[in-house]
Amino acid sequence: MGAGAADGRRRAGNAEVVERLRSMIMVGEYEPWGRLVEEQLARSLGVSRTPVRQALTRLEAEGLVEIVPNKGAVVRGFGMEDVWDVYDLRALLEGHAARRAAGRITKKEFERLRAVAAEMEAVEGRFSDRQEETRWLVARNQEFHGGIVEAGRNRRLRGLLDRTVELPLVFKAFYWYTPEERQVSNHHHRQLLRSLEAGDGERAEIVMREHVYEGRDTVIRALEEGRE
Amino acid sequence: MGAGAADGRRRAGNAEVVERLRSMIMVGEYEPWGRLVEEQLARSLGVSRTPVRQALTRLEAEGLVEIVPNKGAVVRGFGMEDVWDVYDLRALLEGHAARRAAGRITKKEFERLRAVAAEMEAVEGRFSDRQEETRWLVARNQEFHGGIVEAGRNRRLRGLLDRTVELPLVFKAFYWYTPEERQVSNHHHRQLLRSLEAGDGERAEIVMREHVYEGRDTVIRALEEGRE
DNA sequence: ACGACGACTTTTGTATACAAAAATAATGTA
DNA sequence: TACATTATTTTTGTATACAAAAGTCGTCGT
Repeated sequence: MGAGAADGRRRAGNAEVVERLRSMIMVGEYEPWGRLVEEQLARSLGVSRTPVRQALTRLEAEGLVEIVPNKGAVVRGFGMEDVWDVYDLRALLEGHAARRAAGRITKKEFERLRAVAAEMEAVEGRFSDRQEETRWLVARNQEFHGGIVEAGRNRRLRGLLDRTVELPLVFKAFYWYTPEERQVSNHHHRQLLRSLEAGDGERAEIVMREHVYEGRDTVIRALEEGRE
Repeated sequence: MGAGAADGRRRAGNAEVVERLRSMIMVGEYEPWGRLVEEQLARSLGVSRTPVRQALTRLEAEGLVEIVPNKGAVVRGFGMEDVWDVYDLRALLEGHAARRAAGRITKKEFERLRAVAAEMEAVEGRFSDRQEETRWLVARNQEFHGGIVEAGRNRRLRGLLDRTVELPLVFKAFYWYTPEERQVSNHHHRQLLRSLEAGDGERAEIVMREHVYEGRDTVIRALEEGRE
């Protein structure tokens, strides 16, 4: 099932409205700080304003949009400051998760992580469309990192990270990764797997923090160079 | 101002609906896992279902309620597992904030923290109503901890913590604090102030983590002993 | 030309109406 | 009586209607 354009026939349920809006914002379909007019969104999604408003409040809580009372919702943009803040927290939270995961991950979970990491390494020449490839990579990456968080056995941590990982940023990062930067990222994934397999929580945390900081630096380079 | 019955006259704005619902849930006015029927809430708040639904989505994002599609919202309850998870994260996040704050806090911010801590120590015999006193203490405590987070200069951290600090838990903790437990808490606050004043981030983090863990243990004791 | 004021348009916020789903009560059957 | 099945009621989800606020544009006066 394609997540493409609105087919006009189907009535989207509330959960789907949230999903579609999130995806559109994530891939940059709406400009940062651009206004999100409720009726426009409603029409383009084939629903009334009611579920749209709900979705917007939801997305505000997730940090993807900003709502000013009596003025409306805008796509949340970000500057350098935000990049530093977000990655500071990701390093903290994901590092913590990795440390906890080391002693708790099951064989099955570990094998899944290894498989995902392997798939990511074998992405070369799998897609023709760059944007599609990026979306796939981001999804896999989320599965990898989410799997580690899951293995960390703190049920609250997952939700917290979902609200911290700035999807547009991550998308941008993956979109602009150079082959070298990808290699570094994959290398970190392998290191992470080794640490987890050895049950070395301390090292897992260190590697994870390094991994996150690498991602941050990629984003910063991309922003500074103005890559497109 | 009492948060008692609806006065029937005033029309509450959306922000106020969220506020009032949050407060009611925080002080345990609604049973954990108890259903929150939209029309009931709407009537008791003197508004229609529309703003109530919005408020519920908001509170779900904050983690205070849980919404199951087509079934409705319930007050999110918590068990022992949740207590461990939540305080694990609070220790991590607030410890991090404290470390960062040490090198960044301004004189003015610091003095405010000191004043708040002093007020908390002088609470004895200030209130006649226990619940009111608790509410006041929780508010002060939030100001103290929030101030440290603020001084940590990571704009995302505040929002994250708001979603991590389980208000009903904190309320319970303060409600059941014994005089000894209060003393310990105040002592930690003083230690924290000293560390911040000295610019010793490492020690601030250690003290903060200890402080959070003390709070956790209080809650656990309260739950196990079934204090009321 | 520039800025203040006011009519008009757009957009948000809330209430209400109705459809769909779930929960509950009632009925029939073994 | 116990259980399955079917009405009935309750509750949620969505659409629409209207009121309030914000934004826009044109006019007028200096």
